[in-house]
Amino acid sequence: MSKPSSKASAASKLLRGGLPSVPGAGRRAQFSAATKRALVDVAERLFTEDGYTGTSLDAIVAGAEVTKGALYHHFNGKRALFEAVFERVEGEAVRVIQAAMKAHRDPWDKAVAGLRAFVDVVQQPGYRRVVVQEAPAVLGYEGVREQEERSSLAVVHDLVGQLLVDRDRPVDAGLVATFSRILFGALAAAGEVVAESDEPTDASRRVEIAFGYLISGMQLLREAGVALPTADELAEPDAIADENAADDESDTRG
Amino acid sequence: MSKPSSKASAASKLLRGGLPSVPGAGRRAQFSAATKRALVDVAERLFTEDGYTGTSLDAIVAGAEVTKGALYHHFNGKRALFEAVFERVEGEAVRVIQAAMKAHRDPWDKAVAGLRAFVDVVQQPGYRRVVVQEAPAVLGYEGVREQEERSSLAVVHDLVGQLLVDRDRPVDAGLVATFSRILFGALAAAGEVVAESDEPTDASRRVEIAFGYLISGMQLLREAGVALPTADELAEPDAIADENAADDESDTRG
DNA sequence: CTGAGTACGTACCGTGAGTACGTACCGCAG
DNA sequence: CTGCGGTACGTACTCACGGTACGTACTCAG
Repeated sequence: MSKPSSKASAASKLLRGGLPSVPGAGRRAQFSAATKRALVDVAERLFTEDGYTGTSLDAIVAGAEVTKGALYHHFNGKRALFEAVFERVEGEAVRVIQAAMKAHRDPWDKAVAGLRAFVDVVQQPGYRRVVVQEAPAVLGYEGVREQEERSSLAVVHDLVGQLLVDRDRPVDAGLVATFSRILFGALAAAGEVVAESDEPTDASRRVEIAFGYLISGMQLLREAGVALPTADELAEPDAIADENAADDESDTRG
Repeated sequence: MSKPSSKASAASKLLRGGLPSVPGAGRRAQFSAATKRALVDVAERLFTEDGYTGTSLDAIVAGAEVTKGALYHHFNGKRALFEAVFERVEGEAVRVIQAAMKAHRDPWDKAVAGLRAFVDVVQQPGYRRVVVQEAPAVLGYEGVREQEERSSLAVVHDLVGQLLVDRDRPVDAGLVATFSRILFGALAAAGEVVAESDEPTDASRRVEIAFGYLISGMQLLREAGVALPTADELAEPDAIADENAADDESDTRG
């Protein structure tokens, strides 16, 4: 605790931080990072192929050509290794999606581009297996949410905020968050549909049409002057009755 | 295979089936069913509390006051036991939801009632943990889908079919299926939002408003004459361009 | 009453996650 | 260059847990 070891580690950090222009600085650290990367690489492959419980640490360390000693030196255990894989896969997915959205400036165009990119991403076996299928059971729903909240869900949240926000109408923030999560779930399901389909092209078109239908409806509502309630309106029950009026109209129709 | 044992089991089945008015018939079989139920009961509790890998078979058999011999007599293994728990939880959920929808006849009212019931169901820890969180990793995404396809997803599918179908307009069946899956994913996410929230009442209202917004948009589209493409229209690219026209309008707006 | 079959109980094995400890190597003070 | 502290591993072991093989008591038809 009170040992000067902390001083030494701080010195090494300063060294690496202070000499970024010398790539040869810290050969030791570079080798270390290489084995760590190798472990994550192999783990990502095996977790994707055989799932979490389906892959043994022995298989991972064998693939990375190291031993369990190395693994437990870099990670606290199997969960931690999986988490590292998860973060990598998730991060890469967000990068791809954001890149696809960057090409557009109109929020609705961004939405469509993001939708397509997301559907593509979910088709990748790594994302499907690690993030969608295994992560909830391994890291728990809470842990997955925390990660997604500052990555893929954040992207959706920003987008939904841009879509729903009205100039002089501060839509309830909680409602925007709820909408984002719902849309996120819808997106994940859409991706699953495409990923499972034996004809991804047709499936993608169906997905885009379905989302286009939903989005068109939202646009129509907006043009018709039907807006989501603000935080103030949410507090008073009148706002909800007002909102439900749209539903009740259909009763007279059928 | 060719042994007369099959004859005996058939006889016992005939016995139980032919004498339903005598509850004492087959005391042996009744005890057997009781222990099986006890195993599923305890397993459901422990799986819900500690997850799949978090609960050992020893804990389950201890809770049911039997031994592993009994467990492996009734189930092929841990997975099979989990599957039995899964089917029970899922079946119960469907029962509740269908009961809630039965009270209404208008499809839109049914939708709202089903939505509320589903949101309630997903709040239950058993459904959350077993069906939503653990099942994909344990049974695989395929297995879960097969189960849901003939239970909760089927309910949504029927409902969506009623909502989207036009009198003389046979909307593409694949599109209805896609829509159902997307909505199902949205519902699951909505349930999660409510389940995680520390103020479920407010969260439920937000969820209902969000879905109400989406549904209202769909109703408006329908009233405006915008319909989903039929199977024929889906085949020719013109139909898609026609459908996307609704999106492109917004480009001129912003 | 008796043999066959069921419904368990008991004892054991293999696998795999995690741990304790040894060690070789690097980088630095002297 | 030379000990020396610390890092980056390797090795050997433990223990929990899923699964299996086999023994046994009880039941029930004939």
